[in-house]
Amino acid sequence: MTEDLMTIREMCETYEVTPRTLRFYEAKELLFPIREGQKRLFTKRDRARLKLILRGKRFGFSLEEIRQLLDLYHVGDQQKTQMIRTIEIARERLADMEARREELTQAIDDLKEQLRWGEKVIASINHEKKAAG
Amino acid sequence: MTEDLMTIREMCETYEVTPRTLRFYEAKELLFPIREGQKRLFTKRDRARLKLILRGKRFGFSLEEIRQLLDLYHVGDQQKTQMIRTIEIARERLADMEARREELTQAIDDLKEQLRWGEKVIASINHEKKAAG
DNA sequence: CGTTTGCATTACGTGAACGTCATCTACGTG
DNA sequence: CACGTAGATGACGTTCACGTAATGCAAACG
Repeated sequence: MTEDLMTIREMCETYEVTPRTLRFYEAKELLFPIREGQKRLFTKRDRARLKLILRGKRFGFSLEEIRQLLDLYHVGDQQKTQMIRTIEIARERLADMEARREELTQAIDDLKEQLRWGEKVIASINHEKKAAG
Repeated sequence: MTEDLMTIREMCETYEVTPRTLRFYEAKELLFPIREGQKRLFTKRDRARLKLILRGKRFGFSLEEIRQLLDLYHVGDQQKTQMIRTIEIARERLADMEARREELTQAIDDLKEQLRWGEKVIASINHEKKAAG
Protein backbone atom coordinates (compact mmCIF):
# COMPACT_ATOMS: atom_id res chain seq x y z
CA MET A 1 0.00 0.00 0.00
CA THR A 2 1.05 3.58 -0.38
CA GLU A 3 1.63 4.50 3.23
CA ASP A 4 -0.27 7.68 2.62
CA LEU A 5 3.05 9.36 1.87
CA MET A 6 4.51 10.03 -1.58
CA THR A 7 7.94 11.11 -2.72
CA ILE A 8 8.36 14.07 -4.96
CA ARG A 9 8.94 11.82 -7.94
CA GLU A 10 5.76 9.85 -7.33
CA MET A 11 3.85 13.07 -7.05
CA CYS A 12 5.27 14.30 -10.33
CA GLU A 13 4.29 11.18 -12.19
CA THR A 14 0.84 11.04 -10.65
CA TYR A 15 -0.08 14.64 -11.33
CA GLU A 16 2.14 15.44 -14.31
CA VAL A 17 4.06 18.28 -12.73
CA THR A 18 7.78 18.86 -12.27
CA PRO A 19 9.71 18.76 -8.99
CA ARG A 20 10.36 22.45 -9.45
CA THR A 21 6.65 23.10 -9.48
CA LEU A 22 6.05 21.23 -6.24
CA ARG A 23 8.93 23.00 -4.51
CA PHE A 24 7.63 26.26 -5.85
CA TYR A 25 4.17 25.58 -4.47
CA GLU A 26 5.70 24.76 -1.10
CA ALA A 27 7.63 28.03 -1.13
CA LYS A 28 4.37 29.82 -1.86
CA GLU A 29 2.69 28.00 1.04
CA LEU A 30 0.26 26.10 -1.10
CA LEU A 31 1.64 22.73 -0.02
CA PHE A 32 3.19 21.60 3.27
CA PRO A 33 5.03 18.32 2.73
CA ILE A 34 6.62 16.84 5.85
CA ARG A 35 10.33 16.12 5.95
CA GLU A 36 12.14 12.88 6.40
CA GLY A 37 15.63 14.22 6.87
CA GLN A 38 16.02 16.37 3.81
CA LYS A 39 13.45 14.72 1.66
CA ARG A 40 9.93 15.94 1.19
CA LEU A 41 7.07 13.54 1.76
CA PHE A 42 3.67 14.53 0.50
CA THR A 43 0.60 13.63 2.50
CA LYS A 44 -2.94 12.91 1.48
CA ARG A 45 -3.75 16.49 2.38
CA ASP A 46 -1.05 17.75 0.03
CA ARG A 47 -2.48 15.66 -2.75
CA ALA A 48 -5.98 16.97 -2.18
CA ARG A 49 -4.62 20.49 -2.22
CA LEU A 50 -2.60 19.88 -5.37
CA LYS A 51 -5.70 18.65 -7.18
CA LEU A 52 -7.48 21.82 -6.20
CA ILE A 53 -4.50 23.91 -7.28
CA LEU A 54 -4.44 22.31 -10.71
CA ARG A 55 -8.16 22.73 -11.05
CA GLY A 56 -7.90 26.36 -10.04
CA LYS A 57 -5.22 26.89 -12.63
CA ARG A 58 -7.40 25.46 -15.37
CA PHE A 59 -9.90 28.18 -14.53
CA GLY A 60 -7.33 30.91 -14.72
CA PHE A 61 -6.96 31.67 -11.02
CA SER A 62 -3.61 33.00 -9.87
CA LEU A 63 -1.69 30.99 -7.30
CA GLU A 64 -2.39 33.67 -4.74
CA GLU A 65 -6.13 33.44 -5.36
CA ILE A 66 -5.87 29.68 -5.17
CA ARG A 67 -3.99 29.89 -1.88
CA GLN A 68 -6.90 31.79 -0.40
CA LEU A 69 -9.41 29.37 -1.84
CA LEU A 70 -7.54 26.40 -0.38
CA ASP A 71 -8.27 27.58 3.12
CA LEU A 72 -11.93 27.10 2.39
CA TYR A 73 -11.35 23.39 2.09
CA HIS A 74 -9.95 22.68 5.52
CA VAL A 75 -12.54 24.59 7.46
CA GLY A 76 -12.52 22.86 10.83
CA ASP A 77 -9.25 23.44 12.61
CA GLN A 78 -9.99 27.11 13.09
CA GLN A 79 -11.43 29.48 15.61
CA LYS A 80 -15.12 30.17 15.27
CA THR A 81 -14.77 33.83 14.26
CA GLN A 82 -12.09 33.00 11.69
CA MET A 83 -14.29 30.21 10.44
CA ILE A 84 -17.25 32.48 9.98
CA ARG A 85 -15.08 34.83 7.96
CA THR A 86 -13.83 31.94 5.88
CA ILE A 87 -17.36 30.90 5.16
CA GLU A 88 -18.28 34.40 4.10
CA ILE A 89 -15.42 34.38 1.65
CA ALA A 90 -16.48 30.98 0.43
CA ARG A 91 -19.95 32.29 -0.33
CA GLU A 92 -18.48 35.11 -2.38
CA ARG A 93 -16.21 32.74 -4.28
CA LEU A 94 -19.18 30.51 -4.91
CA ALA A 95 -21.12 33.40 -6.36
CA ASP A 96 -18.15 34.23 -8.58
CA MET A 97 -17.95 30.71 -9.84
CA GLU A 98 -21.63 30.57 -10.60
CA ALA A 99 -21.40 33.85 -12.49
CA ARG A 100 -18.45 32.40 -14.31
CA ARG A 101 -20.44 29.36 -15.30
CA GLU A 102 -23.16 31.64 -16.61
CA GLU A 103 -20.65 33.44 -18.78
CA LEU A 104 -19.21 30.16 -19.96
CA THR A 105 -22.68 29.02 -20.93
CA GLN A 106 -23.12 32.23 -22.88
CA ALA A 107 -19.79 31.70 -24.63
CA ILE A 108 -20.80 28.16 -25.50
CA ASP A 109 -24.11 29.32 -26.94
CA ASP A 110 -22.38 32.03 -28.96
CA LEU A 111 -19.94 29.59 -30.43
CA LYS A 112 -22.73 27.14 -31.20
CA GLU A 113 -24.58 29.80 -33.12
CA GLN A 114 -21.46 30.67 -35.09
CA LEU A 115 -21.13 27.00 -35.89
CA ARG A 116 -24.66 26.69 -37.17
CA TRP A 117 -24.06 29.77 -39.29
CA GLY A 118 -20.87 28.37 -40.74
CA GLU A 119 -22.51 25.08 -41.50
CA LYS A 120 -25.31 26.85 -43.28
CA VAL A 121 -22.88 28.79 -45.42
CA ILE A 122 -21.08 25.63 -46.40
CA ALA A 123 -24.34 23.93 -47.22
CA SER A 124 -25.32 26.82 -49.49
CA ILE A 125 -21.95 26.65 -51.23
CA ASN A 126 -22.56 22.98 -51.88
CA HIS A 127 -25.99 23.73 -53.33
CA GLU A 128 -24.53 26.42 -55.60
CA LYS A 129 -22.10 23.92 -56.99
CA LYS A 130 -24.82 21.38 -57.57
CA ALA A 131 -27.02 23.93 -59.30
CA ALA A 132 -24.12 25.15 -61.43
CA GLY A 133 -22.94 21.62 -62.19
CA MET B 1 -23.93 58.93 -33.17
CA THR B 2 -20.71 57.01 -32.85
CA GLU B 3 -19.69 56.81 -36.48
CA ASP B 4 -18.84 53.19 -35.90
CA LEU B 5 -15.28 54.29 -35.17
CA MET B 6 -13.75 54.87 -31.76
CA THR B 7 -10.51 56.49 -30.65
CA ILE B 8 -8.17 54.65 -28.39
CA ARG B 9 -9.31 56.71 -25.42
CA GLU B 10 -12.96 55.92 -26.02
CA MET B 11 -12.12 52.26 -26.26
CA CYS B 12 -10.22 52.41 -23.00
CA GLU B 13 -13.10 53.99 -21.15
CA THR B 14 -15.67 51.68 -22.65
CA TYR B 15 -13.83 48.45 -21.94
CA GLU B 16 -11.66 49.46 -18.98
CA VAL B 17 -8.34 48.71 -20.56
CA THR B 18 -5.24 50.88 -21.03
CA PRO B 19 -3.94 52.26 -24.35
CA ARG B 20 -0.90 50.07 -23.87
CA THR B 21 -3.13 47.01 -23.81
CA LEU B 22 -4.86 47.93 -27.05
CA ARG B 23 -1.57 48.63 -28.81
CA PHE B 24 -0.23 45.40 -27.44
CA TYR B 25 -3.19 43.47 -28.81
CA GLU B 26 -2.67 45.09 -32.18
CA ALA B 27 0.99 44.09 -32.16
CA LYS B 28 -0.11 40.54 -31.40
CA GLU B 29 -2.59 40.66 -34.28
CA LEU B 30 -5.65 40.34 -32.14
CA LEU B 31 -7.01 43.71 -33.24
CA PHE B 32 -6.69 45.57 -36.53
CA PRO B 33 -7.63 49.21 -36.03
CA ILE B 34 -7.53 51.37 -39.16
CA ARG B 35 -5.36 54.47 -39.31
CA GLU B 36 -6.29 58.07 -39.80
CA GLY B 37 -2.85 59.50 -40.30
CA GLN B 38 -1.05 58.24 -37.27
CA LYS B 39 -4.06 57.67 -35.08
CA ARG B 40 -5.77 54.37 -34.55
CA LEU B 41 -9.49 54.08 -35.10
CA PHE B 42 -11.23 51.02 -33.80
CA THR B 43 -14.08 49.51 -35.77
CA LYS B 44 -17.13 47.57 -34.70
CA ARG B 45 -15.22 44.43 -35.57
CA ASP B 46 -12.40 45.43 -33.25
CA ARG B 47 -14.87 45.97 -30.45
CA ALA B 48 -16.48 42.59 -30.98
CA ARG B 49 -13.05 41.00 -30.96
CA LEU B 50 -12.01 42.87 -27.84
CA LYS B 51 -15.07 41.62 -26.00
CA LEU B 52 -14.16 38.08 -26.94
CA ILE B 53 -10.55 38.66 -25.90
CA LEU B 54 -11.58 39.88 -22.47
CA ARG B 55 -13.96 37.00 -22.10
CA GLY B 56 -11.26 34.54 -23.09
CA LYS B 57 -8.93 36.05 -20.55
CA ARG B 58 -11.46 35.60 -17.79
CA PHE B 59 -11.38 31.90 -18.59
CA GLY B 60 -7.63 31.71 -18.42
CA PHE B 61 -6.85 31.39 -22.12
CA SER B 62 -3.53 32.78 -23.29
CA LEU B 63 -3.58 35.53 -25.89
CA GLU B 64 -2.25 33.10 -28.44
CA GLU B 65 -5.09 30.67 -27.78
CA ILE B 66 -7.52 33.53 -27.98
CA ARG B 67 -6.06 34.65 -31.29
CA GLN B 68 -6.85 31.26 -32.75
CA LEU B 69 -10.32 31.26 -31.24
CA LEU B 70 -11.10 34.66 -32.72
CA ASP B 71 -10.90 33.27 -36.22
CA LEU B 72 -13.86 31.08 -35.38
CA TYR B 73 -16.02 34.16 -35.06
CA HIS B 74 -15.62 35.63 -38.50
CA VAL B 75 -16.24 32.48 -40.44
CA GLY B 76 -17.51 33.80 -43.73
CA ASP B 77 -14.79 35.64 -45.61
CA GLN B 78 -12.85 32.47 -46.20
CA GLN B 79 -12.36 29.76 -48.76
CA LYS B 80 -14.58 26.75 -48.36
CA THR B 81 -11.81 24.30 -47.43
CA GLN B 82 -10.35 26.73 -44.89
CA MET B 83 -13.84 27.27 -43.55
CA ILE B 84 -14.44 23.59 -43.08
CA ARG B 85 -11.20 23.32 -41.16
CA THR B 86 -12.19 26.30 -39.03
CA ILE B 87 -15.48 24.68 -38.23
CA GLU B 88 -13.75 21.48 -37.21
CA ILE B 89 -11.59 23.42 -34.81
CA ALA B 90 -14.63 25.22 -33.50
CA ARG B 91 -16.29 21.91 -32.71
CA GLU B 92 -13.25 20.83 -30.73
CA ARG B 93 -13.13 24.12 -28.83
CA LEU B 94 -16.82 23.75 -28.12
CA ALA B 95 -16.25 20.31 -26.66
CA ASP B 96 -13.45 21.75 -24.51
CA MET B 97 -15.68 24.47 -23.22
CA GLU B 98 -18.45 22.07 -22.37
CA ALA B 99 -16.00 19.84 -20.51
CA ARG B 100 -14.79 22.92 -18.73
CA ARG B 101 -18.28 23.79 -17.68
CA GLU B 102 -18.69 20.27 -16.31
CA GLU B 103 -15.59 20.70 -14.23
CA LEU B 104 -16.74 24.07 -13.04
CA THR B 105 -20.04 22.56 -11.98
CA GLN B 106 -18.13 19.94 -10.06
CA ALA B 107 -16.03 22.61 -8.37
CA ILE B 108 -19.16 24.52 -7.45
CA ASP B 109 -20.77 21.43 -5.96
CA ASP B 110 -17.61 20.66 -3.98
CA LEU B 111 -17.47 24.14 -2.57
CA LYS B 112 -21.15 24.04 -1.72
CA GLU B 113 -20.64 20.87 0.24
CA GLN B 114 -17.73 22.38 2.14
CA LEU B 115 -19.96 25.31 2.92
CA ARG B 116 -22.72 23.13 4.30
CA TRP B 117 -20.16 21.34 6.41
CA GLY B 118 -18.73 24.56 7.77
CA GLU B 119 -22.16 25.85 8.58
CA LYS B 120 -22.98 22.67 10.43
CA VAL B 121 -19.82 22.95 12.51
CA ILE B 122 -20.66 26.51 13.44
CA ALA B 123 -24.18 25.54 14.33
CA SER B 124 -22.89 22.81 16.63
CA ILE B 125 -20.52 25.27 18.28
CA ASN B 126 -23.46 27.53 18.94
CA HIS B 127 -25.43 24.66 20.46
CA GLU B 128 -22.49 23.77 22.69
CA LYS B 129 -22.45 27.28 24.04
CA LYS B 130 -26.18 27.23 24.66
CA ALA B 131 -25.98 23.90 26.42
CA ALA B 132 -23.02 25.05 28.50
CA GLY B 133 -24.58 28.40 29.24
C1' DC C 1 2.93 81.76 -31.45
C1' DG C 2 3.86 79.07 -27.50
C1' DT C 3 1.71 75.48 -25.01
C1' DT C 4 -1.31 72.06 -23.66
C1' DT C 5 -3.67 67.76 -25.18
C1' DG C 6 -3.94 63.32 -27.50
C1' DC C 7 -1.73 59.90 -29.56
C1' DA C 8 2.42 57.77 -31.55
C1' DT C 9 6.83 54.94 -31.20
C1' DT C 10 10.82 52.96 -28.85
C1' DA C 11 12.62 50.72 -25.25
C1' DC C 12 13.51 49.19 -20.80
C1' DG C 13 11.10 47.39 -16.38
C1' DT C 14 8.06 44.11 -13.81
C1' DG C 15 5.44 40.28 -11.46
C1' DA C 16 3.87 35.64 -12.03
C1' DA C 17 5.08 30.95 -12.71
C1' DC C 18 7.98 28.25 -13.45
C1' DG C 19 12.70 26.26 -16.36
C1' DT C 20 17.45 25.35 -16.14
C1' DC C 21 21.97 24.82 -14.34
C1' DA C 22 25.52 24.24 -10.91
C1' DT C 23 26.58 22.30 -6.75
C1' DC C 24 25.79 19.38 -2.60
C1' DT C 25 24.14 15.46 0.20
C1' DA C 26 22.48 10.99 1.43
C1' DC C 27 21.68 6.23 0.17
C1' DG C 28 21.95 1.84 -1.95
C1' DT C 29 24.70 -1.37 -5.02
C1' DG C 30 28.29 -3.91 -7.33
C1' DC D 1 34.74 2.40 -1.76
C1' DA D 2 33.68 4.25 -6.16
C1' DC D 3 29.49 5.31 -8.41
C1' DG D 4 24.99 6.02 -9.94
C1' DT D 5 20.45 7.73 -8.38
C1' DA D 6 17.14 10.67 -5.97
C1' DG D 7 16.46 14.67 -3.94
C1' DA D 8 17.87 19.44 -1.96
C1' DT D 9 19.30 24.24 -2.37
C1' DG D 10 20.56 28.46 -4.44
C1' DA D 11 20.63 31.46 -8.25
C1' DC D 12 20.05 33.06 -12.73
C1' DG D 13 17.11 32.67 -17.14
C1' DT D 14 12.62 32.82 -19.63
C1' DT D 15 7.89 33.72 -21.30
C1' DC D 16 3.70 36.20 -20.96
C1' DA D 17 1.14 40.33 -20.53
C1' DC D 18 1.42 44.27 -19.93
C1' DG D 19 3.52 48.95 -17.02
C1' DT D 20 6.25 52.87 -17.35
C1' DA D 21 9.08 56.35 -18.81
C1' DA D 22 11.29 59.15 -22.54
C1' DT D 23 10.70 61.38 -26.67
C1' DG D 24 8.23 63.17 -30.81
C1' DC D 25 4.47 64.88 -33.72
C1' DA D 26 0.17 67.30 -34.84
C1' DA D 27 -4.00 69.56 -34.06
C1' DA D 28 -6.34 72.72 -30.83
C1' DC D 29 -6.48 76.43 -27.62
C1' DG D 30 -5.61 80.88 -25.19
